[in-house]
Amino acid sequence: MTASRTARERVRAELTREIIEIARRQLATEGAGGLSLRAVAREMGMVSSAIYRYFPSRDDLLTTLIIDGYNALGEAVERADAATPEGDFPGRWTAVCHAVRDWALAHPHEYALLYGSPVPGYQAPQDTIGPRVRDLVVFGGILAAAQRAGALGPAAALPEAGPALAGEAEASLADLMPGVPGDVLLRALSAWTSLYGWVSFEVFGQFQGAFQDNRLVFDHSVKVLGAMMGLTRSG
Amino acid sequence: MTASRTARERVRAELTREIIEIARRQLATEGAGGLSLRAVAREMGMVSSAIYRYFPSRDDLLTTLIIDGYNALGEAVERADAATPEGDFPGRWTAVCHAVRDWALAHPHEYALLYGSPVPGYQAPQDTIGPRVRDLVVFGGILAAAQRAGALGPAAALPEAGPALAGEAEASLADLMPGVPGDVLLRALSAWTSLYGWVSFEVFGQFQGAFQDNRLVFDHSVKVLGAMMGLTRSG
DNA sequence: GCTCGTCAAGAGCGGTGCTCTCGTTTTCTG
DNA sequence: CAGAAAACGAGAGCACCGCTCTTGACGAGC
Repeated sequence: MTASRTARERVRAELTREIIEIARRQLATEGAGGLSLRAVAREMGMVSSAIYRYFPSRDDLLTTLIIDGYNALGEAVERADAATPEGDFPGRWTAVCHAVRDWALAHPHEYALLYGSPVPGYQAPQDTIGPRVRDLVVFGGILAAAQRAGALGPAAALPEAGPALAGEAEASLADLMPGVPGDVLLRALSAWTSLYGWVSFEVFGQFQGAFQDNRLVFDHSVKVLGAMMGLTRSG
Repeated sequence: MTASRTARERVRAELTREIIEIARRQLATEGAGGLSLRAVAREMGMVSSAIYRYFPSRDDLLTTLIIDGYNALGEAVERADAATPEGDFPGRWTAVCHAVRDWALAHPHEYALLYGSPVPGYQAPQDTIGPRVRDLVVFGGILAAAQRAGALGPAAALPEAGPALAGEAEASLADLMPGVPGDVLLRALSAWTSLYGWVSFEVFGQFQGAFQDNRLVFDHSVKVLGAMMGLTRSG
């Protein structure tokens, strides 16, 4: 890539890359909190203090891993979206969702680093806000394109679950919500995950003042989800 | 409460309570990973090794905090539900959602302990599965009651956002999704949080084999959300 | 009154992030 | 090409961590 002016710079870039690689591997086995510069140094046959020539602190290494993570997730999402026909907006949305899930399941610890509990004492620097929204940008692009194409209308009739799926939902949740048909159970599941997804975003700082009054927006979302489930009053 | 047979047992119960209290306070300032038995001991004027007479390991103290957390959240949800008229099912759902959000915002570190990244190396024992589903039990009760009362129909027309709310949504997300009306943006936000809520549940082990084929259920949820947003194909 | 279990204290083990110094090696400059 | 300057690895050291083991004091029950 770079013409690597001096030999020193070349070996420096190589070692930096190796540190990141080992750190990511260690992240996968020990978790975000268990990331240890000493262990990285040990695995490289270095002495611990030498690592600090490459990353001034553990947090800087963490920042690099976070940025790499957001970029990897973003790329996966972008690839999934690009592989779907442009006018198939429901398909593009579905593809994006599966891309997120597949990536997260393949890299659970990196996902935890991005969307789990914030690392105590760690403050994400400004460099992360670009890569952080790559998935959102894709999502926004789909919606905006659908709007331009006139393919974004009022809420459509929600698709019904097949009998197999409805049966599995009933089998899993029958003791918790007896008598509720599987179709409703599946919509309820979406509402439930939306609730905790919102709360996690807000508590873990993913919103960062996106709205003036989070509570108001949340309240409306909740009511939308209630209607989606089909809840009505009874006399 | 207990007749506290011996003085020794009484002081032991008191000290145990004090340890938990200090640990919870420490959780709020240092985060879940920064929970330190030594620091707890220091704050109590004890020597570190003495703590192990009360909690055999750091993980046991953590388990206690987790169970207490689930119970606190569960109680808050139960209270919110009980305070709403029985037949007002949309209101009960809304109350539950706000209870979850309010509790989480008031106790962010405890929420992180429950729904954030799993603590590395920590395996939750069986004792946690009871308190863990208290909120879900409430939610299930609402749905089941609505079903019995005949108040659980097909998805209702989604409520429209007022102009103020729609305007705020447009202001916040206009650069990301230009041209999309605020009403759709708000529904899209629910879909987005539902996606990440699902993935977080699955990655962080909250599902624990609830379904035979997570991917199938997920795929259906995603399509429901797509329809809720109003996405359709364009020629 | 004596035994036995409970307890706090202390030392110690191996681990962590991070700092500082020291001698070497590489690069840049005169 | 020689010398100054920068970069580097190694090592010692600081304060902290979870956890274990031993020791000596204390109180409850026989």
